[in-house]
Amino acid sequence: MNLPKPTDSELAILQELWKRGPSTVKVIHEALSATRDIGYTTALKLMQIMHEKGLLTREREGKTHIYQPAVSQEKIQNQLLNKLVDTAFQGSAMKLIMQALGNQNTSTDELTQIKSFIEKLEGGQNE
Amino acid sequence: MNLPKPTDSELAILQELWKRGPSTVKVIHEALSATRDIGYTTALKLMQIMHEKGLLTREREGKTHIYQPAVSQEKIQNQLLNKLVDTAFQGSAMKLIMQALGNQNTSTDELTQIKSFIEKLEGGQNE
DNA sequence: TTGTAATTACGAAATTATTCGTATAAACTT
DNA sequence: AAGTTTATACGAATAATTTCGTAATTACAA
Repeated sequence: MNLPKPTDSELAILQELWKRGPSTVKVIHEALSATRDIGYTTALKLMQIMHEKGLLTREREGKTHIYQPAVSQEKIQNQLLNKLVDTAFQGSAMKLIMQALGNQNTSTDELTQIKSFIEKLEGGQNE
Repeated sequence: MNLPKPTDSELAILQELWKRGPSTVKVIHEALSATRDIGYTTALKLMQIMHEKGLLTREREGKTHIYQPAVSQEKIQNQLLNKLVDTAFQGSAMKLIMQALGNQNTSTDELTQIKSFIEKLEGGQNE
């Protein structure tokens, strides 16, 4: 039972749900409308498909459905990261990290945070 | 004139070309066949489309074409990284990096390399 | 030059993703 | 209860991607 990979549109919906918590189609449709043109029934259909696929759970509340992600944000992020590492970075997470560090102009502050995170990781491995 | 985003199949072909240098359809088809079932004309068609899109250049050599990437691996990697940062990590490269560090079990050696890379970056910014 | 093998070009089928229109159902209002 | 509003369900159109079959072209060999 492996989690289905969300498409781009599906990921956008998951993002809204992770951010807002359990929501109706109406709310998600409004949120998506802020950034792109999308019909109500399109959003509805997408969410129905995601429910079928097991990406969302839902619960009836009167006449409407309340939807929720069935998978954690972290799991999906990892799934997408793994895929990118495999398909674009020859399976090397380090290459990806270096590239991200080099080109995403990370602030000095963030660099420091990352460094201390690495030190924590190193600590864990040495004991 | 922004570089077209390669599809998954197209990315697989670009990978082979980056790795092997200028190649014929025949060679790429054989390479792809190692990992998945794909017909010769499918590979050919994909490469023709990529040529139209401007992802590949080609040059006639007798009766065959020799194909080459028209874009650098780094540029495409960055394009894909940016997209992932935007769609899955709320635009935060740091989040992506932390997640990659945490879950891709990077070796102690690699962690050290990354740390010294960060120090180099910090050095550059402080002066 | 005729035949054969290798390659390309092209069109179209198959698949997957996205979109929306229309019909149906549920809840509320009068 | 009848009408109105809001939501869902469903089917089908459109678009994007992947696939491959067939025909045309090229080079080479007999």
